[in-house]
Amino acid sequence: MDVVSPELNSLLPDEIMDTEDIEDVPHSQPGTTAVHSEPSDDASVPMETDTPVASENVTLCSDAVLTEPTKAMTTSTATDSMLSASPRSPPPVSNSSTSSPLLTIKPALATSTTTTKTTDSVTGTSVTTSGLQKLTTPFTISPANRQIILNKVASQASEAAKSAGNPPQVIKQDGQKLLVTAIGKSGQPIVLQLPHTGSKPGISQTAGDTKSQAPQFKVVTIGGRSDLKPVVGNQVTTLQTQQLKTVQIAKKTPASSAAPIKFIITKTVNSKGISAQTSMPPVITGRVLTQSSPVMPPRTITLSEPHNTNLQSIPGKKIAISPLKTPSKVTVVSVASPTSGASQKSVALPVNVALGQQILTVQQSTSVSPVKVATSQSTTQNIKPVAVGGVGGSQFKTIIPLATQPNVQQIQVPGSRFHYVRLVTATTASSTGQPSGPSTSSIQTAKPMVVSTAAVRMSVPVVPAQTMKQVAPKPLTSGPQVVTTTQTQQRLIMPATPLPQIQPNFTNLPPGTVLTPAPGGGNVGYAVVPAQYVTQIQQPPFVTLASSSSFSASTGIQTQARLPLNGLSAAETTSRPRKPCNCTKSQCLKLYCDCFANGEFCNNCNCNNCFNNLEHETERLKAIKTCLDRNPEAFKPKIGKGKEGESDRRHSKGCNCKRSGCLKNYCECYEAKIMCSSICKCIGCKNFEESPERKTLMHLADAAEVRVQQQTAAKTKLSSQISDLLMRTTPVISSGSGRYLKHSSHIFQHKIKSAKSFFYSKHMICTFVESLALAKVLHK
DNA sequence: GAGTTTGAAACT
DNA sequence: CAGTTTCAAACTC
Repeated sequence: MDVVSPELNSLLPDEIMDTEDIEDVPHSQPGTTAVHSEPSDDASVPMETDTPVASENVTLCSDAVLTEPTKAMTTSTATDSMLSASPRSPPPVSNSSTSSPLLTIKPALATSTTTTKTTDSVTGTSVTTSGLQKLTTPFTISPANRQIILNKVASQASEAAKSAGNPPQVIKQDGQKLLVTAIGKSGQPIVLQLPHTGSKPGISQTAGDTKSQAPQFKVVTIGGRSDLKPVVGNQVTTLQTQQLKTVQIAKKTPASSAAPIKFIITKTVNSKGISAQTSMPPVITGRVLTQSSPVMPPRTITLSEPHNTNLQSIPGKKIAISPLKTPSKVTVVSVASPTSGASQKSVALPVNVALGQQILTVQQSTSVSPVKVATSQSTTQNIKPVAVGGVGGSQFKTIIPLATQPNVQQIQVPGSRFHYVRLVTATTASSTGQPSGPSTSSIQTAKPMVVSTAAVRMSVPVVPAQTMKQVAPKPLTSGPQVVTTTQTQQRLIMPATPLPQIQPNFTNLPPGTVLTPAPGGGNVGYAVVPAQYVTQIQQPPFVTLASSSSFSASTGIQTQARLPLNGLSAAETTSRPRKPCNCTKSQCLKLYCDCFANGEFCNNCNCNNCFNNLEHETERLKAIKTCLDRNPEAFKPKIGKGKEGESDRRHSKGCNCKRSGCLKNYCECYEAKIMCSSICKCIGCKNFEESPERKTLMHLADAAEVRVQQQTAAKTKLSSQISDLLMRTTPVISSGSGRYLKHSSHIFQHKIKSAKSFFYSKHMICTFVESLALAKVLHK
């Protein structure tokens, strides 16, 4: 049984919630995310664009459907008509709502036939639930904090909230958080704390809706929890159970135009309490982007949670957290590990999560049903939750796969200003996922979770391609979206109880920290892996991270991290692979080791007694913790990124050089090609803008670089020309019978040889042409 | 490639 | 926090 430690779970909200850093994300490193690399120049790209968001629509395809139309929306009480809604049928859509957030949870459970829609007459909040549990008391709307509690025993949550002085029964007009607590077991409440769109319908999310009204989706917890903690202010307490699924979606809008929105979904599943096994393919993607547009279109977040009774439980789950350039927060996604025996229900819950600066992408494959996850952002007025698997699929146009990952695709909806990302989890060979277009079969087999965030500057699948690869299930067929597997490659990221002594402080984990199961540990051990590690792991396509303990460094999965380090862009780091370390005594578990310090596994290094690999996960985990204890910023880039560009890059701590004059690579500032700043404690620093020494050095360096480039180009040209010349002359020489020809060929070859050596003398490049001419003459 | 220099990291 | 030691990279020969 995989149990998420309470401590960890409790830590999540705080870490995830921080939206302070989100605004800077778009500026920090656009290239790091797949979103940025979108081929289209369409300015309508949701994540990065200024698409105005007037309202937000959140659709969760799960056991329940929650719809919170704007206040302007037509309010209606629970209707029976909704009860018959098919799980695959489009969730209640409120197109009229343009200014208020709409939260829709679409029932994804095939077996679920009960749908209940409830509308808050006061706030216009409509909640429709359709769940396998057939919620007789689908939910409770708490006006006080805008919580929608979906549960038979919603009162529990209410009481819990009340106990904390935050009565859930009252919808708080100012509520900015969304707390969804899924039913992990009977008695477990689902609480949705809906973001408040403002007292005035139609103007929410507009420019006028600024910080004060910024709705923030904090936590959505689905799963068993008896001790639901109330949501206080922006703080949402994550629930903990024996199995936890946590999906966090952070959305933040610029203060100028829209209130920051954070959306965090935490799903806790108690395998014991519920008969159906729930496996979650956590897909964490996206980074919160700042929205500059004054007008905000409706934000739609659709979370589809596939349920299939026929599905087999997936033993392994792996969650990869994709770090962003300057990720400062660590998001932990916990995935319940279904027991191998019971597999009544497999829940594929790919969720795109935008966390402050980190993106978690987890995708889980099911053995039987393909899971399509599309992250889309609806356009504006039409809050059509993009149904996965063809509900809205007909509109989808596959633009480009997020990466080489065949299971991840970017989807562009014609006319839509948003980009969609579809994540398809593994399916059996018989199941063929349709990349686009309405596919009823896909819906039947898989219940997609779609997270649509229009106007919410949420960079959707920000997960790097490598990440996606790793997370993606291993495709067994050539079909891009056809994946055959009986196991999920995703592993539990959070150790239940093991390694409590080294339970890391998740607030200080390295950027993009990922918890991965320790090799050989099965479900017992989990490793805290910095994002870079994850990236490395994810490098090889189709790496199987099944529940088996085969996940080891020996698989050759370690590759050079492509994450931005020390202020360098991903492209820079990619183009310039990290140098192999030569550690001998540190075991590569101290910051002496650049690999370790950069959050990378040692790969192709010259180190001795290296522990910086998955085979020594425990030691490495301890080392990470030690480093973090010593310096919480240990794994953060030392070179902060300037707001205006590289010119503002500077060392976070400053150097302490004494002898190098800060003009040698001993100096970290100089090495990073930045000037020393006031925070440096260097002595005799010459690494400042006006320094003549520095300028001279730079000029020399530039000149040397130019020379090297020229020589390289010349060598290349020479080689090709020589080869070409030999190709042309050899037949003649070989065929020649006269002494003169033979002699000439000998001379010729000698001349060629001389020419080559002559050329390689660095100052005689131009003479090569002469040599060639001479060679031709000799040949004649 | 061996030895030296250097400064960050680690330690006290 | 300061001083010292350790360490590995940078540098020199």
